[in-house]
Amino acid sequence: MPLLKKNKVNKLDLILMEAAKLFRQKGFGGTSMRDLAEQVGMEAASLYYHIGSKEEILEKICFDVARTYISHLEEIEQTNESNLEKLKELIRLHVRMMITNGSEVSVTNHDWKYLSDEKLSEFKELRSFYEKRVQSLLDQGVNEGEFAKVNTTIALYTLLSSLRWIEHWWKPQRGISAKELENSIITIILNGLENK
Amino acid sequence: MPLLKKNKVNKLDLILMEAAKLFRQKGFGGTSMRDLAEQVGMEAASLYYHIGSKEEILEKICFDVARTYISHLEEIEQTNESNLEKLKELIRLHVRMMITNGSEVSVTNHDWKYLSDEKLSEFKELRSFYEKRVQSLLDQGVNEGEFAKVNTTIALYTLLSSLRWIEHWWKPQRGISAKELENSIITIILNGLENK
DNA sequence: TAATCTACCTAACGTTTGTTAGAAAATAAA
DNA sequence: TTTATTTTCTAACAAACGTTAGGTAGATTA
Repeated sequence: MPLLKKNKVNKLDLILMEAAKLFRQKGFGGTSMRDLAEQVGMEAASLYYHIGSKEEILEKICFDVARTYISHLEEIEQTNESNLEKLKELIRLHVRMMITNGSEVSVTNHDWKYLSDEKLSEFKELRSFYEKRVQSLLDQGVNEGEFAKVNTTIALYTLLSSLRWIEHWWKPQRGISAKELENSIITIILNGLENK
Repeated sequence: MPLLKKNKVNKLDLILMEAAKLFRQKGFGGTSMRDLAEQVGMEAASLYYHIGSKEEILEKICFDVARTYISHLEEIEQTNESNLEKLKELIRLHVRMMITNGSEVSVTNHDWKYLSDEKLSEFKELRSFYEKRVQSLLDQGVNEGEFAKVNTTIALYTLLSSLRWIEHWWKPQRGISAKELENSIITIILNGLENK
């Protein structure tokens, strides 16, 4: 019984994994169930033993990623570190998410607009929840003098956006470790590009 | 004759404009020719009097945007300003492009993967051409001591990526001018978030 | 006025799409 | 070995897709 369930879960996970890879490559709209079936090694109709619909796959991917980000953010919030240290940890979180779950993150960032109306608004809520908490981290940092006096809305989106290229760029072959990447990015974001 | 031609061009422009809006909203794969036709105010088949195919619309949008970025970059390169000033001007370029051509830029950034193989590689070449020139701007700035000693590949993508949220966020109603936005972003990118 | 051209229409085409029904094969339980 | 269960298959569906063919109304030109 436990083995059975595990087996079932594994096939589903495989489907979700291959779907994420394909969606990232060709987009949700550009990927057919037959494409996905071929990648997984079964017929298109057989996929429906494991999943309910194509959109359900997208939902699972998007909400999994969203929830993972949020739960890690909450961990960071609950530490006793300074706001500066929390921000660094947040940057590390984003870098690592993109390195270890690149396809899923990429799909979440780009194909969420294909969610159905209901799920779409649910997703947007999660995202705005996340953004609000990050912004309040920035607000606190500014108020306590750790961060420069900036417009925290603009800083929020500049920050989050600045981390999103990694999903397209990072490959193991480039020979740059997560640690190096994190540190370089942290330096750039905290110190800026100008030489002073 | 001139009026005629102008009239024709205008309808084509309208189609491209409405297509960009729809693609941005629902994605290239999520937008049908019938959707577009309705938005433009004609039947789907009638669109083909003005355009050759759905993909041709996407091509026109993507390559127009790409070429606009490149030609403006070349203008910036040819000035006699410092590298720092050139970088600022580049940031202003990106902000303004997203404010004045938000839909087109958004589509170019997200739906280029729906281009056909041939056009896809052509597009990637343009993009990498652009990135190389921006990186060499950063390289020069670092060498001449204007910019901090950073990994310019990482800086390049962090920079370009950090500007991309504007396409999703900026609306006239928010009551923030292009100028304000440019200045805030320039400050954040050049000085960093940390208070020193 | 007749002829031409522009810009749209209706109708339909062949494909591809996501998905369902039901049979068959593989695996596990008795 | 028989029975039950899980997993995949083949076949097919209706709907939606991008696109083509051919016709038509209105404007422009001769």
